[in-house]
Amino acid sequence: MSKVNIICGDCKEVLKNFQENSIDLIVTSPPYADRRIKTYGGIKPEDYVQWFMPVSDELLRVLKPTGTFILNIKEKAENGERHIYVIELILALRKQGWLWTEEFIWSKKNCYPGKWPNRFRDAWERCIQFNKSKKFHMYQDEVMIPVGNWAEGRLKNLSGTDKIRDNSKNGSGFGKNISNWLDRKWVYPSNVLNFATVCNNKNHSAAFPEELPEWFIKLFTKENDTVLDPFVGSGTTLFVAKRMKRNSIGIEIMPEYIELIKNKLKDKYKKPNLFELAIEIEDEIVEYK
Amino acid sequence: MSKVNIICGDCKEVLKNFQENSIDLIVTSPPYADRRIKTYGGIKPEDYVQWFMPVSDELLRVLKPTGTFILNIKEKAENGERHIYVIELILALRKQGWLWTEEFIWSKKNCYPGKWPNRFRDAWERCIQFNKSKKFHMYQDEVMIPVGNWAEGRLKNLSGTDKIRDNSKNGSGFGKNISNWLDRKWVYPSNVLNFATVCNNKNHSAAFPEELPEWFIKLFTKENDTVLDPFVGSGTTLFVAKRMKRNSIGIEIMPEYIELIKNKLKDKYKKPNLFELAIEIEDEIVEYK
DNA sequence: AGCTCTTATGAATCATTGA
DNA sequence: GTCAATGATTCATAAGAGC
Repeated sequence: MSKVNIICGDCKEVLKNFQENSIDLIVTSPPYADRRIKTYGGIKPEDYVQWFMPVSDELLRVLKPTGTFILNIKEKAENGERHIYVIELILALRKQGWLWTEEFIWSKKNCYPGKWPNRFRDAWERCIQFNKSKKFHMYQDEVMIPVGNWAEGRLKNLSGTDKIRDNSKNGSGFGKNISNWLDRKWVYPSNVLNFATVCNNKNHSAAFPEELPEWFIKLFTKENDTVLDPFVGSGTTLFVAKRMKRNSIGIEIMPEYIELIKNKLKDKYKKPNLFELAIEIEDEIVEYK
Repeated sequence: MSKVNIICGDCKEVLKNFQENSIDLIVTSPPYADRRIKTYGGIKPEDYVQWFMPVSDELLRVLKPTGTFILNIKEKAENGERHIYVIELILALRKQGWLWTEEFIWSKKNCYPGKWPNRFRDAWERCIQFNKSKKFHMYQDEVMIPVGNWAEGRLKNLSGTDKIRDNSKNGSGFGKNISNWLDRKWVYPSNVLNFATVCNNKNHSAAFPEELPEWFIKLFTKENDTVLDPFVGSGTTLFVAKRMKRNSIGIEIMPEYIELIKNKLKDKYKKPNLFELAIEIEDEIVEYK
């Protein structure tokens, strides 16, 4: 049975007690600069990289060499300009030893239109992929999508050039063999993710939709692997991981959030007519100075 | 009558002859690092920022204080990692005096195919907005979209397999608040642009589709304003600007492209039964050492 | 003309095989 | 050894062919 571990504390301290090379996937949405001021005291944009480095240093230590770190973040706009702390963070993480493998775009589909005098509604966030080594696990078949409608018409009749590898005439090096596509039902997705935003903010600040951690958990882990969210907030990553039979660890500095997560887990996994839980929840409070 | 000015030469030299504060919009897609090797010699990723700085220095000079600079670019992936020259370029441009106002995402419906052990297809490019001052012209009403398109744009094409392909909530999340928008005819777009790439089954492919410069020309200029593309390539920016009654200047180092553009313009604006053109084309070749 | 059907095309990246 | 060539993957769009 997969285990859920909830730890109350500051992740850069809590993580020091973790074993190195023990985590398969880190997926998190850290407090953005100047956001969630109440919960993290509001990190100033210019201090953001400095604030994050001790955390990512521990993350680098606890991640398995085959593991992946997904950072969901977006720079704010202030006084007419986009802040640069996110791109500075990418550079700093590389210097720290991380490989910058890819940047996925989370395109938010159902936000309401809106605008300011100098900009439109911000409808996308970065999901930046970092790795410890070039040989990381990626289970691409798990996130395949149905092939597009084009295949139906295109594959009805194959011409001569469709049956062999036909190289592009202009020397771009692009070639294809259309006959490879007969009976193909599933294709791989791209690096743009279309998920709706979660609109019902009840007791917690910014959260990502379940699809977001779900997609990355599918792609980068298998059952009984361990997923870590060092800024777990309202616990989305934990609920998704549990449903997908992955072990999970969530760290959160605010005790109220911890209580919220525990209550939600208990609600969800309570056995009927019993006081026991159909789930194993570890939880601890780590003291730190 | 709007004027089209085509100049053959290296833009960092050509631009020196331009008056300062004379351009309303710069929209361009410079050669990406290691791409277009045949035409531009392929700038090495590690030299890219250095190569670009003298150009952007001139661009900063010729742009009006109320003007905007849109840079369409995407970093390549190599040996498992994304290159950092684009984000280093953003930092360098800021140091040069540019304001980094916004980053639009061009999400490509029909991106280049590809799937590798460590990554999926790259389906997006950056359109980075820089300004000279915080008081730039932005005609937001010009790019409004019908509310139908907005609602349907996010919900249409989602029948059948597309529902799964999109992972869309498909209508949920539109709850009660959608009624606020129903009686409005037009709404503002977001900072995610969905355009298909251009492909001809002939030669001469354009770097970006017409929709891309069209959208930014609408948003940042009015009739008789002047649009500049310092890497004009096959001329897309010029044709769009002409159609939209904006003056335009295109600079291109390759004489073949210049000829191509001139021929296309002549074809398009030839008066029937006359040798005259219904268009004023200036063109010059700027010699430089 | 105008419609439908067919086919070529693309700012790509990585592993493998061959020279 | 290194360096070059090859194969795999995708789908919207436009040109061309056919009627």
